[in-house]
Amino acid sequence: MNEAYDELAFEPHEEELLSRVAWHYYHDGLTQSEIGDRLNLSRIKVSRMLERGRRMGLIHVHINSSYGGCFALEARLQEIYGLDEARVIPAQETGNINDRLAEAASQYLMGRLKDQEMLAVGWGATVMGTLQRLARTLSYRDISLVSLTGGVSAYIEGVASGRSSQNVHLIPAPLVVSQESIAEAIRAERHVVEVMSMARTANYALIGIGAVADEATLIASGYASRSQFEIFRRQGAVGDIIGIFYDQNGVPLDLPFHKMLVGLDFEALSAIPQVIAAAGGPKKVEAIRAAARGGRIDVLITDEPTAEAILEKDQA
Amino acid sequence: MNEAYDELAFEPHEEELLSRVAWHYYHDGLTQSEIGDRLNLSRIKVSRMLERGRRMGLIHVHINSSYGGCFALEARLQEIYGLDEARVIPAQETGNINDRLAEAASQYLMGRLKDQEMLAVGWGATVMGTLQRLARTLSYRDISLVSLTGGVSAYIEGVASGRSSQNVHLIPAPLVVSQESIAEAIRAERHVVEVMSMARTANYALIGIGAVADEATLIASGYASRSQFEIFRRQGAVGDIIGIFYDQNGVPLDLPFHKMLVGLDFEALSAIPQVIAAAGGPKKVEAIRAAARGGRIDVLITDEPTAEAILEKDQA
DNA sequence: GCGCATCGTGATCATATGATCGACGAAAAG
DNA sequence: CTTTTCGTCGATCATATGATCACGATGCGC
Repeated sequence: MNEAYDELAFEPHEEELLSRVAWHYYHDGLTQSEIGDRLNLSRIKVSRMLERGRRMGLIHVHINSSYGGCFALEARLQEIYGLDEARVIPAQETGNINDRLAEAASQYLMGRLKDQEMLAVGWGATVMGTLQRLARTLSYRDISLVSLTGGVSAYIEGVASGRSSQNVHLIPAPLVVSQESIAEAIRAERHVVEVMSMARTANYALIGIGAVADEATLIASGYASRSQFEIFRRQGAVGDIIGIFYDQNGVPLDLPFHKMLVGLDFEALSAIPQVIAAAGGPKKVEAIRAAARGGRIDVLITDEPTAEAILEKDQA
Repeated sequence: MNEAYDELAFEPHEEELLSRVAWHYYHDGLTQSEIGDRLNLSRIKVSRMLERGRRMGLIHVHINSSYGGCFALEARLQEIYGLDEARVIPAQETGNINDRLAEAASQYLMGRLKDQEMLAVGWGATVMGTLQRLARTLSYRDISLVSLTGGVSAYIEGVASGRSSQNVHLIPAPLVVSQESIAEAIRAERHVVEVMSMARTANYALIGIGAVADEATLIASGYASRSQFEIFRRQGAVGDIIGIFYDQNGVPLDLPFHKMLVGLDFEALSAIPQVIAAAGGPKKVEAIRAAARGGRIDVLITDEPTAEAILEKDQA
């Protein structure tokens, strides 16, 4: 009982003294020695009072920024899913969420990428936005780009424009073809084999996460149909990464669709040291959560409401 | 313009970084070096970011206590009125305000009084309460008590009971007598002269502040009448200290009543190194403010609403 | 009453922090 | 294009802080 009391409350006079010490320290900016002199306490006692005040919540530090609430979410995401790193950007009404995720992802990568490293990239709107923002940094730091799948030519070309394209390596094929046999043939092409084996040596992979929803970029760009998506969903698909659909535990499904893809598989992706996913939005909550649970990604960049929704599901 | 910008806002990315640094520092308890390692910043830069965040209000420290708001009032009281010290106790519905002031005053004095010093005491309910609480400390530390006026016997006796009374020196007379000639005669008494000159040597004086209101203790104890108070008020009196009434600037009035007092005058009171006043309540706002403005007191102990009211009047 | 455990205290020392300085680089002025 | 000025950066050093230790007081059980 005595311990509990000590942990939860102060004697009334002690609270006054503690508050006064904290006020001088944090508000007036006095040193602990100065406070001690003024209040007739030893410096060490002032130090201990401050520590006690902090531990007991009497002293509360508020970070007056929209980012404030995000860092707690990041810490929980990292802990629960064993991520190397999580980045959560604050909720905000204005502005396209993909743009803001792309901004965050590019800033993360700018801080990570060292000269002459290699970045493998997946597929999706957020990935494209990120690369656009990174363009200058990439050329300046002599970073190589390599694609993880087919179908990325269109936007990577734009990014690579204006600099020597010698260190941009694309899989010269669509993301999906119409028959398994064609996919096999393409994957056997010497140039394709070369790019894919180069992708396996990348230091980082930047990927998007797709939801199994009608708004998916895969459908919008004609690589898949709504009816296919409906079938995937019935088979337990909750999301896709580089065209590979997985269930709620992040385990890839056995779908005919996968056989028609031109790109790396999950095993090869996991072999890349750091897989960075940038994705957010209400439709993608389950897809992101499953990818994280399955250990498909090492770094997650998402937004605050999405992070909250993801964690809420794992509370129970 | 550039300066103004720097002072008021961050670049968006800088705010994120700054928030992150602050979060690690204050929330996670990491050292500046650890944060620097983690975010690829030099330690010194982390230090500067934190300082910047503090200066710009991004980092806000809240003291989660009812005392929180009081210290700002104390600082302003000290500054505006040139007090050595101000103590403001938090607003609270429960409990008698005089008791709480007496508690605060006794704690203040316990911290100040050194062994074998001498405390001169004035007149009033708060002073009495303070002395009761101090009784044990006084005898333990061999503190001498001396009265500033007559009329204190009743309650000082109680305080002094149980210990040798040799270092309690009272003016053996009422506070007020009925005629000027009698007052003069008493003041000329050898014993009275001795006690009064001893009072002048005290290290501290503890006094109350009276309002010019019908509830005043002076009226309740029969030393003055309501009609007298009405006259004092018409002459500009806003309060009294040890029976001496003063105007809104703290300047003593020239009243016949003062000639019938047995006790020290303002000049003698001011000569005491530290005059400590404990007083509070809505009726006393003007009395306290005038005393402070006139430099009648060195230390003020009051309550939060009273302090706010006093300062509000001096805002304009 | 006498150890024994526990807590609070201050002394001492290692570490964390922030002040100062000179150097560098970018932007503005010539 | 050169020069100047300003601001930023990190190195160095003085100071502030907190970890550890040993002591003395207090309370508890034997």
